[in-house]
Amino acid sequence: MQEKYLPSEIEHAAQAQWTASQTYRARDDSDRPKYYCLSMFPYPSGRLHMGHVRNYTIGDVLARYHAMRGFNVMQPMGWDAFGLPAENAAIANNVPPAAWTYANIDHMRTQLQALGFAIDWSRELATCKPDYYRWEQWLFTRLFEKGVIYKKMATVNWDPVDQTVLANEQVIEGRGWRSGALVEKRDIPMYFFRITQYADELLSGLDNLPGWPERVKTMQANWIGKSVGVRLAFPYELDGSQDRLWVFTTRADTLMGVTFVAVAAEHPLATRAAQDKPELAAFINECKQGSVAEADMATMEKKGMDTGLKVAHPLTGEAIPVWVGNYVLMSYGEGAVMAVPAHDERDFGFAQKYALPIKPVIGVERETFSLDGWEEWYASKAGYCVNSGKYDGLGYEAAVDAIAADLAALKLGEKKTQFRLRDWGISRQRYWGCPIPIVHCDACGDVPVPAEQLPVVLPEDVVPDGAGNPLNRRADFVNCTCPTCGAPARRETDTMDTFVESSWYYARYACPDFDGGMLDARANKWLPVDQYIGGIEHAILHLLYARFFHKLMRDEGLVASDEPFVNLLTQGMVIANTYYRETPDGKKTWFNPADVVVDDSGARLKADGQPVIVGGIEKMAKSKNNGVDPQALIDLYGADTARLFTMFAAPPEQSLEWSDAGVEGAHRFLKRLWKLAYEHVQGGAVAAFAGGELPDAAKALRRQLHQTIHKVSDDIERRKQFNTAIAAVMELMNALAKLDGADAVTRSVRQEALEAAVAMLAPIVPHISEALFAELRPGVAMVWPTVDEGALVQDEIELMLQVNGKLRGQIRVAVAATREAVEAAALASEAVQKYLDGQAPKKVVVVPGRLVNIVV
RNA sequence: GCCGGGAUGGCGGAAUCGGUAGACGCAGCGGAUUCAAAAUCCGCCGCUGGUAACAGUGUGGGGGUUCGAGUCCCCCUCCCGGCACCA
Repeated sequence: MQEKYLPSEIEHAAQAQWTASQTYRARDDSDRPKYYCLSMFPYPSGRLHMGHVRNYTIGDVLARYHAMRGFNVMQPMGWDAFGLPAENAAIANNVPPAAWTYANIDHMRTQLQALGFAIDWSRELATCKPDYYRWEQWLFTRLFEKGVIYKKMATVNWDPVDQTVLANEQVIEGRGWRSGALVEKRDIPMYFFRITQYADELLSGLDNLPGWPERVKTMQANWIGKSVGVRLAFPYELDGSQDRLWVFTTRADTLMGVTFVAVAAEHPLATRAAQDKPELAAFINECKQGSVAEADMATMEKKGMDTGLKVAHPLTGEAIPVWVGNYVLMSYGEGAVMAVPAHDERDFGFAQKYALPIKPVIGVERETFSLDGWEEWYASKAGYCVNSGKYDGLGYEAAVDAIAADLAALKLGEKKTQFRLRDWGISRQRYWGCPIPIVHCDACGDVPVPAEQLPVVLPEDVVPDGAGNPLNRRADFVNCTCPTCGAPARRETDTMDTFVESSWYYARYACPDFDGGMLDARANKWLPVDQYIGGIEHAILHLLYARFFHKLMRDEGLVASDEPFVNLLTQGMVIANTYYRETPDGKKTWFNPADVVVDDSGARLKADGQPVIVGGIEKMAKSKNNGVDPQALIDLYGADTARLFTMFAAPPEQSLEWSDAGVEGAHRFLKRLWKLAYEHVQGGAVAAFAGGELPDAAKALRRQLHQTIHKVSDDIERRKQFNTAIAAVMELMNALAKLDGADAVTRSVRQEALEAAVAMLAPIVPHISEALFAELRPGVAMVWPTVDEGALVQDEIELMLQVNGKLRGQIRVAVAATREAVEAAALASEAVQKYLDGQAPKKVVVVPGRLVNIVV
């Protein structure tokens, strides 16, 4: 055995051996129980960052633990390879996104392999390869024919200078990231998945996911946002014809308090009114500036303008003015809202600003309405109707029922369940994505590409320039014939949202080589995924889309289960400071934390010593260049230290501000472990302790050993809290280092403890563990250690003594002592007597096995 | 703005079901070893007062429930994530 711990040597040897013997190949035909352990696949941005290391180490610990427990484990890996950063890199470096992406994949695969993850690389896939996306196109055509996918207009960010659609990320303070031009909203046709058809099932299905974190289920439920309300109409007459303005409200009980209605700038009524009113046309134009992001819409100043039009109140017939509001979203609900300033905060602010009437119609006992105190009760459903004619005195539910019934009788409304969730628009005016398999024919319309003509292959030699979708300029791609009539036709050049690819990759891993269809029978052998691991930032969008897609595939007969992921672990983000400099035209250049020094005088760039601006702590991301590269860590200390430190730094669900202070300690621990094993092995072979009498010190160590096995198993399997598992093994090793004695029986306990400790660390630090176990037990396979209940038995325990809840001492009592005996021993103790001062205690609380609290 | 989460020593964190606050590790300090340094080993280490024993105090801030609160309830501050075209 080597005296020194040489990580690079043992890690290379172990990895070479794993590759040679295909150790981590998942068997499709095994009769052992399956464990499908999946980590969210990475976007191939160039290099791994610490967030990846954290994610994939968590997955690897769980995969390796279950393998040691006898499961047939599948842990695959692939690449979420389409996306915007490749186009940005193309623009910056004049390389095709395909070449850039493939080079990144090669580099990152090497990095992942150097970390020693137990991945079945034979199942590797990349979403940008035609043999993957052809099946996505195939499903698209099926769903299009079924009507689950349809086409409608939708609003996007438009850069009028670059003549291109911008992602929300590319809109910075209302301006295009490259041109600096004011961004406008523009309506274009897009394809949509009818996810709202599945809203109820996506919501109720959350109840069948006990293995998901509550916070994720709450976020998804709120996102879907089921609300029961009333859809109702305000009749009006315009240009000689009768029409109705529809709105949706969850507060129909306040209908009598409506003092105006507000419509979106894009609403037909607004467009019509603007024809006669130039200042309104100008205002509508102003509303079209800015991004479509909801956060921007919600934080901007609320503005409006009177259209001059009036609609009739559906119950009273009173004339109600119609306003255009920049905060009303055309894409949500009816594109119009009724406004009740007395009982809605936003309406109240709007009414105050434009001096619109405020009419309170909800009363609360012992409260009279005043503008000062309105916040306390404006939204309360606990009040009753006032100033509401025949509805006076009714509570929330009774009022809604009565008003809905009256509206229904007038055919001006009905109760309706509405979802906040909107249909999923998937058209992207981008090159580097999966082509939408549609052909536009003048005679036949939008024709889905027949299965035998799939895939529609994306040309890989294109270099985008930031001005529109370059596919539009590729005649060889665009020009085609109509599959139905054979006439010359145009191919759709929009590509799909990359969330589509990431919504079904987990299923394709079961059968990545199948070329006869999207999935084969192996999918149902492996699905659902037993453990899914990924960042909390995916709590809503990705995880909701994947759940939706699973149901789509189920309804196509491709999978048998209802939900894709049984257990979900949402890893906290690895966050780091961001640093930037601003050019005179307001553009930001971001600097990596590794290139910046921070001291009392502020932050400066290492390269030129000049100051940089501190941009705040954010998740590691390519766009802000704050990802910390783990390679230096691996080069310096080895993969095991990087893995150990990442798992030791914080529990997995907690966000972690990156700092490598402390990594030395993780490395020191591995060196100490190696030294302990080395010194023991030098003493000659000895069998692990198998029974018999032990000296007290060895007995105490064995007790600690088996307590540790119990704790570590629980920490990994149930709690998924690896930092405390590692701490427990560290404590055990500290105790083992202090255990003296070279006699056979003590050495046998030491053998037992070392074997178990090395096995318990194996999921976390697999290379050193395999090397050490091979020295401790040559030729024997490492298995997870089992708890010897007999070793845990104790005769006496220590109880804490409290007086009035304050700690005042301890007593030792027999484990079997009765409550009365414990109470008597506590009262008799010196520590308690001192505080009792001769008086009788008011109360004595005994918590068995823990403490005695005496109240005086 | 809305939804979800978080805040504990100089630092990362522990305390699993309301019961010893600070496990484990980092940094720091003292010592051993060494010609010296690195490495290693031993010890100390929340704050205040005290030579000490010990006492008081302490889990972002304010209030409450309880024999007992880091943990439960109410209010507030700040930080992180998401907000539908970053992935």
